[in-house]
Amino acid sequence: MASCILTIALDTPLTSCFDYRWQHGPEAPPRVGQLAQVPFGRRDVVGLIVGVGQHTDVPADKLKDALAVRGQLAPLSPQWLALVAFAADYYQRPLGEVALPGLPKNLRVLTTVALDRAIQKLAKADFGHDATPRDMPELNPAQQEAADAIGGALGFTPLLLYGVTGSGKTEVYLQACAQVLARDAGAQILVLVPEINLTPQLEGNIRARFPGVMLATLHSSLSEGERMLHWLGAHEGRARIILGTRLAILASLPNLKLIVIDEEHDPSYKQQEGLRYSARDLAVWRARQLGIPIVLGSATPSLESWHHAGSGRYRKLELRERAVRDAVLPRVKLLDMEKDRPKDGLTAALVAALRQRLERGEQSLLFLNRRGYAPVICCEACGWISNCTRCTSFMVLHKPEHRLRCHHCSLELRIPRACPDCGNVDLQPLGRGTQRVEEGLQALFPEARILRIDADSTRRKGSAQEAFDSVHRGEVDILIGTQMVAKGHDFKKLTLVGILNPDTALFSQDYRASERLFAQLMQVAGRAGRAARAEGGSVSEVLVQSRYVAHPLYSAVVSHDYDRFATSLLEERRQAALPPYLYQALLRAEAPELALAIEFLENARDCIGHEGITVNDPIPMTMTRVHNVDRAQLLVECPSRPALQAFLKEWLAAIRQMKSRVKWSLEVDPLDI
DNA sequence: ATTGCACTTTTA
DNA sequence: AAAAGTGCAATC
Repeated sequence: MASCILTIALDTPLTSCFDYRWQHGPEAPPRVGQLAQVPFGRRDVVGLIVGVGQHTDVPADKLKDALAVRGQLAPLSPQWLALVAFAADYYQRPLGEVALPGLPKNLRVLTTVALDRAIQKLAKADFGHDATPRDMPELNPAQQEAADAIGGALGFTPLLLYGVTGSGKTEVYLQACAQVLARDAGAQILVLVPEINLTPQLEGNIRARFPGVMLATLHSSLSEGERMLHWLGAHEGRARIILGTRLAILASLPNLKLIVIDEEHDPSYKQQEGLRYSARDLAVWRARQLGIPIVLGSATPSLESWHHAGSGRYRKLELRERAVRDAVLPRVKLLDMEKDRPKDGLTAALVAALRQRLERGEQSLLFLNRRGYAPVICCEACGWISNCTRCTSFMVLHKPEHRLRCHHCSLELRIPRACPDCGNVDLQPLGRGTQRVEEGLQALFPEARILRIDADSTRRKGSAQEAFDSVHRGEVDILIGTQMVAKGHDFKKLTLVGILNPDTALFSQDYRASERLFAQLMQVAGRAGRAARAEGGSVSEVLVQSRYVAHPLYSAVVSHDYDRFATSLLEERRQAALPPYLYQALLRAEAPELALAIEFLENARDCIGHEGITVNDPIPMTMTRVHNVDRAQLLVECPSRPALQAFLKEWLAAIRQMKSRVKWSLEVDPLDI
């Protein structure tokens, strides 16, 4: 009997790994990267073997035997282990807390039936061997140049594919994929999209183009069985194209040769809870580690990527024209709400444009990023307003449901008949959400077929798809929606986009708000005029209602000039010493009382010295209270990423030493401050 | 995180 | 006096 010591990473908040003894016969000892079942405390758990050796500092009376090794599964590669080790280190989390949640749940349970079943199923699956791609459309010269640049790139090559919506970025990805797959019989390609449900066409496109190739999807709405199967397909190298959301960046991809990130600026690449990683940043790291090309595609690149393209770190590929022949960029016009006072939220000019589309039998889309009927109701007699009792926010009026609803803690109340403070029965809705606009439109155009799409109208599973389908079938004249309608869908008969109330983002405290607003406006505007202009049909129009028509952001939107806008934003960021010229981390604390959270952050601030690092004062979060918990945060800044990293490591060790009972978390590279 | 253990406070 | 709540230490 031989024995060895296994060092195992477990999914716990503890920073260290744990050693176990493994007794074995003549067969080889387990290998790093395999999964092992071990006793931990009074339960059994599955962990990741990160070391195999002969020695341990753990006293013999504490050392336990590992129970089993998952021998059916090929070990995770050193490259994958390096990826999770990097992510754990960079985001200041224990290795096990990064590595294990990155694996399918069925690999982390004590039974192996699901794993064995998936292995069998995959062995039987046949994807054919006809890897000849089908129906590759002719590319325009700019597309061809981009596809060749990606397909022909050698070594680590980050490429920023900058092209307006409708310029045919997807076709460039597909043909670059075809080149890579043709060159390397075993190559794997990872394609990341912001939300898989918004791009159902992409999956279909890929399947149709590459009929002999196994495509695996990885996203949060897969069942555990599917997730296991698809993950395993990727891990065994059989899946050649892996299409997924941010969580797919942690997939095991032993033969990865190309990464594509579509809509790279999209905030959903940032995980907003647990391990708050940026899938885009990890993807770039992964590409560098493997020495492969990575494509970041967007019509409105993030300023981080724009900055890198400007400095030459990323190569910029530009698509200037819409790919569909005769499709032209929509004409963007500003409607001055100071001059043309809106009635029911709609200016006379917008109403006229809607009427014109109705007469021509064309579709219109109204975009308002605020669901519900009215964001707040108030009593005109005493000034009472519908505050949430658990949050620093308003209860939103939802008229069809006859409810007041808090969008932050989901508290629901019946609409009060009278003011709870003074008894006045005249409670007024203030402001306007999608429901109220829908109501106003119905009154204005009683004959029109109007459809509202927002989180409330699509609560049933599948109902969003149904709604979009009916728009595609031409059963809707006017579509009103929140950001749900902004992404992904090509509406072929749509010739008018109205944007109702974008101004709030202009003067936001959050310096990223304008960057996001621009991206969002371009994205919604891109819904119009995606098909070729019909004979005699109208040029698509985008009408933006604003009270600040002179704002430079809007001039840039009108001239479709992201170049100049992004470059000037970047210059502002440089002068104000903001990201990407500065690196940030955010320490958050939550407690039943604000003072406790602040006190914790003050102690944290003072618990070690911080030369060369800006450690700001703790401040309550903008939305201080959510679900009866008060939240505060402390911003740490440094122009040097390594210096910030080194500081954070020491700092977190000191904070853990404080043993405070306050709940806290650290976010590296926060998006929302 | 999760669990056990010692110790306090609540409660029937 | 059992049950429920609280603080603290340990997990190979």
